[in-house]
Amino acid sequence: MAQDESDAIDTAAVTGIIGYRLRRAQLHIFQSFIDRFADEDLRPADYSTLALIRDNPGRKQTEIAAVLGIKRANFVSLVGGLDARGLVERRARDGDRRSHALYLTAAGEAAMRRLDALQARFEADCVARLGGEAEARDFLAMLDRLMGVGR
Amino acid sequence: MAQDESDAIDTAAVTGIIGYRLRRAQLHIFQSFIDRFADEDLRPADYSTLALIRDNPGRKQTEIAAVLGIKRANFVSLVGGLDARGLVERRARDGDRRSHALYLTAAGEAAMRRLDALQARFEADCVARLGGEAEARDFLAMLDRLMGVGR
DNA sequence: TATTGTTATACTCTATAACTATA
DNA sequence: TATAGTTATAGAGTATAACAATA
Repeated sequence: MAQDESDAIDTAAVTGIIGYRLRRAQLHIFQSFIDRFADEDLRPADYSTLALIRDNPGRKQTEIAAVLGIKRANFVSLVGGLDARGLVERRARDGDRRSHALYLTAAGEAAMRRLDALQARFEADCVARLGGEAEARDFLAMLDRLMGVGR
Repeated sequence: MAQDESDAIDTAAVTGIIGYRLRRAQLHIFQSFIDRFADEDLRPADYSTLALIRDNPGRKQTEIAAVLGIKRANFVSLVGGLDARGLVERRARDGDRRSHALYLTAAGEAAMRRLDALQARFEADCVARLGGEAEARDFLAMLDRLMGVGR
């Protein structure tokens, strides 16, 4: 064992930093999400992509990628994975054969019913931890305000 | 130009998700930090490491790495970089020659005076965006509560 | 046997350039 | 010329296994 001569490390300098704490919290929440969705083998970016395609059927890859802040080159393999799993479909667009229109398949719609239920429970846990609906709204508003730093 | 037939994409499904907004905000804040520290060529992890070594001189690499949530194998090159830049020193420890004791060099101390000033200004911008000191405290408390999700 | 620092390695995520087919 | 999807590639960040020196 031997607890050494070491007492606890002084972390005040970093725990006082908003960016540091923001990152630690974000990593924790994403890991929790990944754990919760392990049976579905779904990452956060997969869920976001599926949700956006469901709510915006027929949109181009580039449009969905841009909204998510993902480079279109990197979005290819993400959509490719969902396509290979039969959750998403790339259809030809009449009028412009350069772009693919994205749609959920029937299996994708079915999967989303399960995934939305999982996500709703996960979100409820986050809201509860924050202290309730009102606090969660305040929290999201503060995250929005941080998006203005450095403009 | 041709604005297409496309109206705006419906992002409600993702913008309502705490984890999604948390990630977008974290990426934004880190990018802002990187921009602000561009002249110093310093990443967030570099600053955190320097601050922890300054406040905990003589600690082992493994101890500092653990506090930061960084695997000791990956911490080697991080400390190596700071060492190569002359900001950090690895000294032998009498009693146990397996471990290195970490210290800031004189140059490291001098650099930290500049970096702390930069960081204080950056932090002040974040606090101002959040609405003030009281709101910033509330925000950090909420981030802490999120660390309890999935336990 | 266990610990510390290290190396090697692989996997994910991200960023840029360039190709192709279309327009 | 410009755009959409794609490929290739390189760079971070992160994860595990294994080694040498030391305890």
